Amino acid sequence: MNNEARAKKRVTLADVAKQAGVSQMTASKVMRNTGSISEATRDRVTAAARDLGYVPNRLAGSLSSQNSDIVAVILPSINDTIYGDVVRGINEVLRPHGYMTFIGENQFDTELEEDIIRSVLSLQPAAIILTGGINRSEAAFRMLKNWQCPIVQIWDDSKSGFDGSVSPSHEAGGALVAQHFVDRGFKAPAYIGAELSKDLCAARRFDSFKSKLQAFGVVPFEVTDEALPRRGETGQTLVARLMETRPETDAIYCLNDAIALGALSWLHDNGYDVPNQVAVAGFNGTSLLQVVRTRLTTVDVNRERLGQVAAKAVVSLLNGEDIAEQTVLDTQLVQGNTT
Amino acid sequence: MNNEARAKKRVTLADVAKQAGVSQMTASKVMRNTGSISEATRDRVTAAARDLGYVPNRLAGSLSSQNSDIVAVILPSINDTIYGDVVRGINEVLRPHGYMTFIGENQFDTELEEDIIRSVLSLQPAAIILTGGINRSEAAFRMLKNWQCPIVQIWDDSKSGFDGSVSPSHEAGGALVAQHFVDRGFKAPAYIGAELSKDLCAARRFDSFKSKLQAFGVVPFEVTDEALPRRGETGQTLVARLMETRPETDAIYCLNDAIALGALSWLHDNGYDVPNQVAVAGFNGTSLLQVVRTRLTTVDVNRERLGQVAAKAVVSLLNGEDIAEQTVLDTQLVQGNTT
DNA sequence: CAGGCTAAAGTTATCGATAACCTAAGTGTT
DNA sequence: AACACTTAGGTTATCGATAACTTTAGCCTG
Repeated sequence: MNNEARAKKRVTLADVAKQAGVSQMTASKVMRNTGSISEATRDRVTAAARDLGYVPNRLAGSLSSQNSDIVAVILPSINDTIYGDVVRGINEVLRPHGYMTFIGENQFDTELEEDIIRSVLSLQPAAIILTGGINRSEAAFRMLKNWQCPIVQIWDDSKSGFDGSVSPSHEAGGALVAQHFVDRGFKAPAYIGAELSKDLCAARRFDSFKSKLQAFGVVPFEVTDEALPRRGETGQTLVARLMETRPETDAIYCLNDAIALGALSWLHDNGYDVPNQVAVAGFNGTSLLQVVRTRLTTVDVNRERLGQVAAKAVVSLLNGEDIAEQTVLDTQLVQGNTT
Repeated sequence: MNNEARAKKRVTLADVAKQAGVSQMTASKVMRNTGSISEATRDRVTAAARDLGYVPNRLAGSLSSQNSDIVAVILPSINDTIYGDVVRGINEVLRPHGYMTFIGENQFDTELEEDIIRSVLSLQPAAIILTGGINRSEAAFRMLKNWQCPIVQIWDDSKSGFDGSVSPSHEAGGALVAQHFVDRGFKAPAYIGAELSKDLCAARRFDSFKSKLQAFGVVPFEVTDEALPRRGETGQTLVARLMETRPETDAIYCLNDAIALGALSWLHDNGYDVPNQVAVAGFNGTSLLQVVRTRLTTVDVNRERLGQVAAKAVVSLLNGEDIAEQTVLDTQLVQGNTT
């Protein structure tokens, strides 16, 4: 073997062992801090590992030991700020326990999710945290159910069928806004949303909003569009349609905060007085909203805590402890200056 | 082996092969679409795989074939909206090529980054995309340099020492704002920022801003704080300090858009007229800003494109093609209604 | 000082898949 | 009919680490 070939080869445990003058197994024990090893040997091995720049090959390690420290997290989109907070919460809890998080995005797409799940399972994760409220394929569900690892579903508060579930109550979310609209005496409320057939949790909030209003004898007007993305610009489009079709609208509940912001900007640009002429409410409590001078009325979900609770559930399950099958986190209406 | 034990065991390629009545190698070839396989055999194997719910074990596969389809992406924080866009861009390009992205967060922390890098390398990724502009430890740098896989650095436009680099020009970013301030005739410009010792790119923008102004004989006032986080709330705190210390300030350049938004909200709450009394500019072109009624003047970076370009570079490298050592993406000043 | 015990190491088989090579049967060519 | 070639499939060794077990030497105890 010439120098060039040797240079290309990665340093393995065998190299470390040879350099330290011990068996591979001893080196392995030193790296993992198990077994009984004399201090002198331990030092020789760690020194050798450092000298050679040894980085363990976890593929081999996990394959052999049949356990992994990867926790897979499957989200609709990392781009959505709400999940950023969730992931932060998850990491805060998981990292100190030595787990790494692997994130997959499903873009609310059924087929893509099945694909992602297959990819993620193929990495043999220790546990899985997955976002619900998506149309999951039967095949994907079965694959997960048959997989022998802890699975916790988040965000979705309907019964999950997995080991645990951590979420806000979407029903409460919708109802809170309905109640608020009634309390403030709005007569012609409306709802705007997009892709409701994909985002089942948003659909649940909407349903709850509707039925709560109906209990007060009010039927909200609705403008939804399955083809538009769940982004701020869509809020502008939808609210434009809404106000054109039904100018007397005096309160608008929006699918989420991003859409609410879009709606607000359109209303402002078109000379509407918010909240005196039209009120606006959203869902999520996105952090940016706390510093922008328009303080959107919204239903606040503590997303970081949601991540923490889910991660703690995972850790408990991995330690063989029992967990609550379902945890529903508090949600509360935060009144800003838009209603 | 009783039923219970069998139920716990995961389905392996050997099981699929047995069920299909072929050798393991043949089954493997079918799963990977290589080798020459008769249609009949192919069908039997795929049917068996489907029936048994076979999910390949990629740890074993990668270990054996010595290649992986994981591309590791190391970011300061997923929570920061700017990286969400970058990741989206990366995924858009990488997924069609069959690569999965693995995201690690370093929180701008030197030691944590070293840890994360070690963890990530231990998964034997096919390639690495890492964010620069952080104080990287010598050990981490060496580990990466010695690793035999394509590495592309993003966000940081200083020379990286890796295979490629894709970034905006931070120097241009700072200079653009300085020029803009001069053009608009501001006499008492200031800068606010936090954690500049950690975020080296922000520091570079600031330096460039300063020296460009100095070329016009203006010395900006500065309020920075190493202890505060790079968030919106910090913008409020810093601008409060700034206006108290130097009330005649007529233009403020902020470390990023989040801090700029915080500054804006404080200024508004405290009765300042933006932009007539004080102007505000940021850096990034965060998407939310496009729909909020305050349109922040900012330097726009196409983050999704940045991700795409970096991912394309990775794909090229993985295909053995050469790439440009450094790609500097266009940045431009987008004037909103705050300056 | 034999038997039992512990500490510190080493041996062997294995995880699940694949690279590299090999075999056997069928095809075509001259 | 003999040879080269292709097609479909199988055999064997290996990736890097670890579980489970074994060995060896030193030590204590009665």
